Amino acid sequence: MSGDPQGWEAIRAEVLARIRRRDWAPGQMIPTEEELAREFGCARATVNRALRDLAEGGLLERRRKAGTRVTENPVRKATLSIPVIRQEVEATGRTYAARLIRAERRAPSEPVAGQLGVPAGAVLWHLVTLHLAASRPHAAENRWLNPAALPPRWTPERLGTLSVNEWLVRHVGFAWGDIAFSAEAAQEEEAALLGLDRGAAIFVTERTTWAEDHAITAVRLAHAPGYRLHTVL
Amino acid sequence: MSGDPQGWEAIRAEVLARIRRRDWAPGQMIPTEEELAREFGCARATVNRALRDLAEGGLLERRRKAGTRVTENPVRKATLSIPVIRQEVEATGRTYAARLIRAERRAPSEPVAGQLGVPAGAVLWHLVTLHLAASRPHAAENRWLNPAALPPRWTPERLGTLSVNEWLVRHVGFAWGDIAFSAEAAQEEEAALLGLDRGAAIFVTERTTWAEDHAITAVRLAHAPGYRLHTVL
DNA sequence: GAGTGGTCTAGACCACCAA
DNA sequence: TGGTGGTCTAGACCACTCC
Repeated sequence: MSGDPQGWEAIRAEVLARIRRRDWAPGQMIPTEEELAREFGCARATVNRALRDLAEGGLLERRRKAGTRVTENPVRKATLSIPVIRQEVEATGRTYAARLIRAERRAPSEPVAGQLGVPAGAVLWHLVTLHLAASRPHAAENRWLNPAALPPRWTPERLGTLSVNEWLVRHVGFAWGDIAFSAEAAQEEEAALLGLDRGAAIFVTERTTWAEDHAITAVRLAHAPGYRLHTVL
Repeated sequence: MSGDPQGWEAIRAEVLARIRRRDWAPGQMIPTEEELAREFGCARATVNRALRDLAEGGLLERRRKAGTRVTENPVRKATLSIPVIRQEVEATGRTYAARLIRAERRAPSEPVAGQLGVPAGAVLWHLVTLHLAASRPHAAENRWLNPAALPPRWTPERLGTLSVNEWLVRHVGFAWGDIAFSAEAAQEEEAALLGLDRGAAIFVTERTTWAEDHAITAVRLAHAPGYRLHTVL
């Protein structure tokens, strides 16, 4: 019967409705937590829970002393799930495999060195991997690995049957990173690995990950055509 | 000096450290809130705040009665900010303009009708808009609008100087939607509007938005080359 | 200085669900 | 059915920041 929420979710729903109805217009201040608590007949903490949730969603802006206002130009926030490729493939019922194409120690280009925050001329591991779904190319991976983040005398043999990413997740972990998505024309090696013509439109994911104070890895993933990143707002 | 967090953030940091150190391995149960509250010498609500935050980030899985466990294969969650195009452009110091290229009433293709959940043959508004940054093409927009979501006798003249999106945000609002990103070869009209060759790699954003029970709009945005979607993990 | 949100506490009850 | 997380309360103190 009643799909009506209770407790703090009910308060969130009511506040949201007032914003939508423009009872509280964009840019306008809304009552204080204490006033709302009196109005709704609940504790201030309950109002706080509701307003904090809306603020995390970007609909409200809150500042001590200043109070709470409706965001003028709400920037929509979407949460993306970025799965490990193995799971992404296996979730569609296909078998996953990773093939290590090349692995060598060499100095990265200037931009890559900067991206990883290592001195120009530092020698890193450079790995090229092809990810396969049901024996067909799924994504081409181009990765730089900072040896300083790895155990001493690490070599690619240590990976065993794991992909580089899986090995890192299991043995290194990481603290934070950044990620960017773009559309690009396929580069030569990527096109060959994915079985495409040069210049084909590919979806590219670029990630850099860091441990406490040093870069771990920078990776460029070129996805096969048809790849879509999807989420709910 | 001390950048050490206090309160619930300190607890979150400690729990995170234990997960990273594998004191608590993936898949393993961790102590109950009550036990942790005793260990940290704080109220259970404080532990709850910390664990809830980690669970929202996908690192913990919590179920009543079952308890809390470390996620086996953490799916990384990234929060994307999706700004209104005007802001996106103006944030880079360029002037923004939108040019309405075409506006007509017609029936959408089968897939679009399905996407919007309208009967096949329903007549919708179809608008093509070019977004400009400093007088140069920024993105080509292809949008279907459900008249049922608009005021009676609505016409594109009502937009005034606003882009369709801005008008909708101001006058209709919306409840939820979904969004998808992909890389595609530029279609004919898009290529012409953006000043590209056909087949050029473009970044495409596709959005569908809904009000309570009916679709409002479906939009396809083709971004000019160089467009990147960026976020921090 | 004072008003507002941010957080903590101690206790309570409830909802869910594995055993 | 009992254990666990989810939430609420009433009150308190603190941190921030506008005035």
